[in-house]
Amino acid sequence: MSKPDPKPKMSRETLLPLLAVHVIEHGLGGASLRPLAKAAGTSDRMLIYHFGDKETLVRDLLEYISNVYSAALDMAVGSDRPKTRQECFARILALGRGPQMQPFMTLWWEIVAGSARGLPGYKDAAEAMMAKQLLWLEGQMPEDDPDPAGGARYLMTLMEGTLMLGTVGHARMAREGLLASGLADHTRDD
Amino acid sequence: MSKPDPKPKMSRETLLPLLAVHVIEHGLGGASLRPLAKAAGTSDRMLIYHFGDKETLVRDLLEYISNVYSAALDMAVGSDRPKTRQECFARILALGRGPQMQPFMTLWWEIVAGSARGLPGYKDAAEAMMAKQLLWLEGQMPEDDPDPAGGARYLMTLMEGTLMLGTVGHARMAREGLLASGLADHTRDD
DNA sequence: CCCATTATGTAGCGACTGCTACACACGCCT
DNA sequence: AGGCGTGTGTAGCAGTCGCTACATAATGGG
Repeated sequence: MSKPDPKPKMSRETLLPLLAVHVIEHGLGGASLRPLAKAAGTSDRMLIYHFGDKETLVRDLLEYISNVYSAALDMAVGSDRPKTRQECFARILALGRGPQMQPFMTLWWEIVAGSARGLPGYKDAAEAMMAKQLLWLEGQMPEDDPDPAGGARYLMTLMEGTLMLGTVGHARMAREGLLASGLADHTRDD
Repeated sequence: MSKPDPKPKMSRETLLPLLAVHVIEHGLGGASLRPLAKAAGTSDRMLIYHFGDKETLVRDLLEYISNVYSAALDMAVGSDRPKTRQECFARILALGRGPQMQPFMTLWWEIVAGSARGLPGYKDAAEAMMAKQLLWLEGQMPEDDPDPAGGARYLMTLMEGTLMLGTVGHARMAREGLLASGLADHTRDD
């Protein structure tokens, strides 16, 4: 007989990744203790035991997810730098629209909404993720760009607007706006 | 003795505005029937009676709010057209950042999040509101603009990105990006 | 006037919420 | 060996969720 699970003694650290995959799939707002616990192979009882209460669980989870996001960005640095801002913009846009990124984007808008509502922990996570992404984008700007810092901020703003319009079903509108901006977007996905 | 409330016989139409103010204040995600009913001066029992179930209530409510938003935009058309894209952009940005607009923006991000999650009714409302706002912005573009349609889409994208960065605490980053874009933003509020 | 439709109040259902009380099994230190 | 802190399971609490059954008022048409 196989004995695959000899109770491997869980902790905050071993729990967080399991909780994160459930949250990325099913969202954060409607997440309640018992489904979360089942996804992590425990009970609601133990989640409260490890985290104290749900609020700190959510806070820790958001912080963890934010760190995972940072690590994922570090993985995604291309060895070659893009030649133009257009190319740079196309890359980050493709990154945010990749199919494997979709569940995370869904969670991202929930984080933005929670941040706007002032829910505890949300704004910190959102700030950290945006800061990290800005840093990453600065490193991805063309080498000969006259203003890499300002340019990165400009591209970030434009990208977030583009992604948002995409999620509410106005990808076409965003694409036509980018055409008018000079940062043409030669992809099509709406 | 005063008899202020002689039971004025409610209906979907009289209920919706009352529900809307509660939702704009307290959000849509955590809204449950009993608080909603109390805000509208009824009981959960009657909300179900009038709307059938909660899902259609939310759907109708979102549609109503979207219409209110359209009407508010119609009210906000200035008699004079801006001279430049910069001026135009500054106007719509000021509109979205006005203090009386804040509760609505908070709700807006919830709608975006629900739209991304595929919640019933959310995407329709978001699409309608964005379409309306685009139409409104097209009418506000400078008369001599070489490409009013494309320019409006571009400004929309940029504005939504700017507003989002603002709500997650990166208004400074958005402002510096706008400076680099040429569409300078001479306000300061972060 | 009577009756049928419409509108409303009361009470409650079963499911779920975050959280806790209690018991109990471990491994470690003296 | 004996205690003792750490981890875990079971059971349950009070509260909320969306929704419904049942009874009752109001109202208007024949």
